[in-house]
Amino acid sequence: MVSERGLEVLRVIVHDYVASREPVGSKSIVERHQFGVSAATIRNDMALLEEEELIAAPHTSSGRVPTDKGYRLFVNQLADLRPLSAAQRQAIETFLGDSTDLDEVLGRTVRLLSQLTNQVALVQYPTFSRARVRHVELVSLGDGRVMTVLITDSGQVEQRVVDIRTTVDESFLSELRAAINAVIGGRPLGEASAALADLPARFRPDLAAVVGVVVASLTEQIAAGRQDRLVMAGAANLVRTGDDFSGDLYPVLEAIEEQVALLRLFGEMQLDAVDVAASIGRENASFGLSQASVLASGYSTQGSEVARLGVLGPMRMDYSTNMAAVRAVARYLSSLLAER
Amino acid sequence: MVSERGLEVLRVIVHDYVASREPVGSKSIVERHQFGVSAATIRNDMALLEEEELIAAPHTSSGRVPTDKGYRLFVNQLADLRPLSAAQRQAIETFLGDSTDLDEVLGRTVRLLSQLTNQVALVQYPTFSRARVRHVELVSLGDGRVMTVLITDSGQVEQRVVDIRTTVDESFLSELRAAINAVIGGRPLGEASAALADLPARFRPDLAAVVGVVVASLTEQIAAGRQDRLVMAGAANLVRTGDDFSGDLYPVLEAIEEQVALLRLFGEMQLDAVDVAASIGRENASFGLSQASVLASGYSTQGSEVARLGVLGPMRMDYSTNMAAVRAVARYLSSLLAER
DNA sequence: ATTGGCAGTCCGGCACGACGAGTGCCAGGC
DNA sequence: GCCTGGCACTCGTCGTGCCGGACTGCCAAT
Repeated sequence: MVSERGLEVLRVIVHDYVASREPVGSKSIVERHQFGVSAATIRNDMALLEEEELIAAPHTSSGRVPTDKGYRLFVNQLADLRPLSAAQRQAIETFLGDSTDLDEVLGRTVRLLSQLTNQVALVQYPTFSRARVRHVELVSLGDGRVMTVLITDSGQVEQRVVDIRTTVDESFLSELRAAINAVIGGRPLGEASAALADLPARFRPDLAAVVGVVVASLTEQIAAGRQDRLVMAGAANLVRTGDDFSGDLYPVLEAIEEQVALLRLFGEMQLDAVDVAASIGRENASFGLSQASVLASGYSTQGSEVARLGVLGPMRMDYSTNMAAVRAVARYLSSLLAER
Repeated sequence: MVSERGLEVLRVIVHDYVASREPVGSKSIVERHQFGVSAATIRNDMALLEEEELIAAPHTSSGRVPTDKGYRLFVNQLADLRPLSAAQRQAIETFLGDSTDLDEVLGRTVRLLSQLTNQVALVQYPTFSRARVRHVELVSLGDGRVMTVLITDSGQVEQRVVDIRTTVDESFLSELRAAINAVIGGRPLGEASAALADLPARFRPDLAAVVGVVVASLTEQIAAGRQDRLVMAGAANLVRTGDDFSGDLYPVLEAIEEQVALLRLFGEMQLDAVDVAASIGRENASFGLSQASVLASGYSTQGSEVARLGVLGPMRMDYSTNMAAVRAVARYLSSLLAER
């Protein structure tokens, strides 16, 4: 069983190792922190910690380094996050100040988060499926081609060009536009496809084919829009972190570019909109990120729906500060999106 | 003056160094290539090459390595690019097969190019300013807010939400839409802003303010749209290339993320739509990329306008193959975009 | 102009030893 | 029962010296 002081020792080991990047020994602990006991006593505690696999020695008789499990316990113990500095709060305000476009807001958010934490920042686009259709627009492009634009109440816009192979007049387009909006306007995307299914049958046979093509395109568009997307910033920070990724940051860069793995990871982390969750080291093994840690939190757009944002970095990172930054940015983003 | 054989020697030095990543010496040259002369002769040629600063020795009495100048001469000599393999041509066809959306096409293109070359691939969005306005759409979102959608003939779509603070009815919106399209429909973006300027004055005074807000938003949108954008893929290849960036690939990753530097670089490279240009090593110094080389070519969208695409990698790359890949992809992309 | 030979230079790897940091353990003190 | 000081031991690191290998540069001969 690990004693109370043992936990304190773990805490300072994590802290010092994060700061110095070097294995920390019993002697340096007693001289850098007031423990009121001797180095030998600390050594005993460290022996226990090692037994519990919370810390490990890179080689016999050298300082100790936290294991994934150690970081995990450290993070769990982390009751109150270090609040941000005034300058940082300021930065959030000015950086996200006023923006209208969703793309713009998320783009700024991800850059901000990356700057605050000096890590790779990730922001997921609001998941589409719970959003509602606000409007569907049809625009004739000439040459028998029509552009369909799908606008949701979360402010997202998806457009697509569909080839209908015949020319249609503007009045038919208006009619079709009205019909489509009547059927799916205001409905959640999840239900929209089904609702569209019987639309072609309501038109004259010679037009049904065209309607069918447009509906098929919209259906596809809805499905495609539901695929989650991710914006990312700060990849350069990965290499700046020194040799934390022990030479093979290839899988990390790959995962970032793939996005799929990261989205799955975001999905599997248990998140509500208030807390910041962490996934540490081997907990990410199935995503090829067993050297990395991911901190994430949810943020809410207008409705109750929740998307995610967070940072990715080496296990050896400043969890306290970074989790505080993630939380602050998530909250600010939520409030910003709520008032739109 | 460098002899004919001297140039040949430079060629094999570049080739062997690219392949083996090791400085190449006179002895290994004569045994790997049929020169019909002895190593000592090659050494004399190499001394000349070194005098011209086309090659350099990392340390006294070791093999030679091409300098930027050497690569440059090598590339200039490169008359005929190595044609792509059948498999590669196949890959281009299937990868870019059928796609409608511009985003989709460029996304696939950049991934393809990255795979073909094993380098970081970059594709610039078609520059907007020469594109023409195809259609402007106004969509009421309720709550006194209107979404403006700008569609160009290059297939790009930019949307933006504008807060008009009053409720307007659909008929006014139709009227405004018609007026806007009448004024700027079919005109190049460069002229559109000016053409819009006197639009508010043509409406009833109580509506002019609203028109003014919408027009201002559109003007901004046009300006924002003209900012060039870049899509990128294959950043993971940077680290895979070994230690070519001698530990400091931070500036490279940074430049990739910033985009601005790369766009400037693309802009400064002299490109027409047929040839592939190269910018090597210190030629990129002002962009923080003095360790890297960039290969780029132009591609054309419908009109005559030209955007750019290319790859970025270490100086030590296979110029012949990669330039062929860039050229092939640029050509295929041009033809694909022409037939839309 | 080309060649073979030879001396000189430098890198990389390896073994060796000194040093220092840190541990584990034990006997003794509170 | 917990803490402490001391001591032996283990390793990693760093500097040194040494050797082999791979080149080059130069020169005299062809």
